[in-house]
Amino acid sequence: MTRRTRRPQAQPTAGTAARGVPEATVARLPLYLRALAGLAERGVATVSSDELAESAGVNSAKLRKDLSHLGSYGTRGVGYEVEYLRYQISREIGLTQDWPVVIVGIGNLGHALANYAGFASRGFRVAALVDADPSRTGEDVAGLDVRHADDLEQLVAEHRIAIGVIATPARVAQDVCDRLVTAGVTSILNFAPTLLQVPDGVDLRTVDLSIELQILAYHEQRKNGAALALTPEQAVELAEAVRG
Amino acid sequence: MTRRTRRPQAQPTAGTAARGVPEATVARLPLYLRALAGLAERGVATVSSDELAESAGVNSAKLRKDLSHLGSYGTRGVGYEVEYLRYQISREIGLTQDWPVVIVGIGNLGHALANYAGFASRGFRVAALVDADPSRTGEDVAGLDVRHADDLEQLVAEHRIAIGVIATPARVAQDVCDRLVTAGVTSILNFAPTLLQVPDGVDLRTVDLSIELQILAYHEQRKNGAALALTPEQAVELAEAVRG
DNA sequence: GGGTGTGAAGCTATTCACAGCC
DNA sequence: GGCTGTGAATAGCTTCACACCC
Repeated sequence: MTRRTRRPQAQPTAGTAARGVPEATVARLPLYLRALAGLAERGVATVSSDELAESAGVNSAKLRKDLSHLGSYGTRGVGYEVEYLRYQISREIGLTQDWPVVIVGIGNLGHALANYAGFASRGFRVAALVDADPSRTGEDVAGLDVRHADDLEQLVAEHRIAIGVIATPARVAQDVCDRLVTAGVTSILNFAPTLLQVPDGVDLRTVDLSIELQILAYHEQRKNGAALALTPEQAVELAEAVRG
Repeated sequence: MTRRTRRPQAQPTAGTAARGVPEATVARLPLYLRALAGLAERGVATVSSDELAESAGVNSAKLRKDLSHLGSYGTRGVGYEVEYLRYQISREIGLTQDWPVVIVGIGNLGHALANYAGFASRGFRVAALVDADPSRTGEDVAGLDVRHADDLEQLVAEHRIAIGVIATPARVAQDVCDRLVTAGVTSILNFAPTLLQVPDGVDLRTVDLSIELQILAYHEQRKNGAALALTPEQAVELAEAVRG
């Protein structure tokens, strides 16, 4: 989904360990962070890879391999220090810095995103809200003035915004995307159910809510479909197996 | 993220071609469907794998391989008939049937989901809305009465709901999840940023909005970080490469 | 000629299993 | 003794390239 930024054969970046954390690992780091936050809250000071993996919902081999890409932050025979590992992962992801974000499109979803506590708690700061509907501008949402879409470029520059969130109808999403890119935004999270084109150097992730449901429906259908295609005896057997 | 349902060595399901479409393929079928819908709307009757792949944002080899898992729906030397392929994929995913859905938690996000047009247009019917806050029950959202959480089991049974959507705070998500499962729901789409436990036979997908942002932040940081670690000359070179 | 369907090759990710260190 | 970190083995996914059919 992410249009991978093409790069010249990456300068062997000096300094800390191997650059080049696998994409699959990057996608799981936030999971580990969430698990570590939970452990920290419960006052746990040290975890083994088994325990942490369980809290994160992955197996421990995968966890250890993932962490090994970041460096050697554990102690053999002991495990990982919760706060230390938490900091290291945060730093790796970049959450130790401030990320001002603009949300474009303040409909129901934009509202939800603007109020989403999970953003603020992870270094993401909703710095600006923008909507094309003049009747919406000036409205107070999550403690911010909704600004008119015309101000987009100015807001991006003013707040040094690098990340834009598109929560508009699909129809205008490409337009908004182009304007964000032109304004200097280099990472875009898109919730409009449409394919967006971005130039190299701009990262794009699209979350299509209906796609997630469709994937569930596929598996759901197979559960039922399988059952219907079976003899009653087989159906009972399957039901028992499924029930575990 | 999906807890894979463990099954007895799957009865070699009689009838149509090989069961067992790879998970990666399943996740892309909705993309093809979306692309085909766009083409159909523009009156296109036939597409080649090259054209369809472009509309869906994948390469054509992948598209052809994906489609080959469903059957042989194209014509050599010609391409695919848009409406026919669209129907076949819809059927494969299960969108030709009705999927009543319950949404639990009618905050900002629940509101957004209840009103999301992308659901209805794909066979998903929001059949019930549920919230634990008594002051919310009775409220009209998207043409439905919000019902109290106490009615959850009854609503699931009444509407034969197989898919539940959790849009509650993380704190209560496991509770809601357990109740959905007990009530008979076998597919769950979770928007609460927490790890949920479900028994075998229940499919779970979790969408964590902040995780998507974190992944973007990681890459964003590397763009800047790399630039900062370089000499000015290298930075210029990198900037040019990035710009393409 | 043109474009699908598909074996084979290549690549990425996951899992295994154990050496090495505490 | 216990648990991390990691090579080696395996599994899964993507891409190539072309036989085959329209």
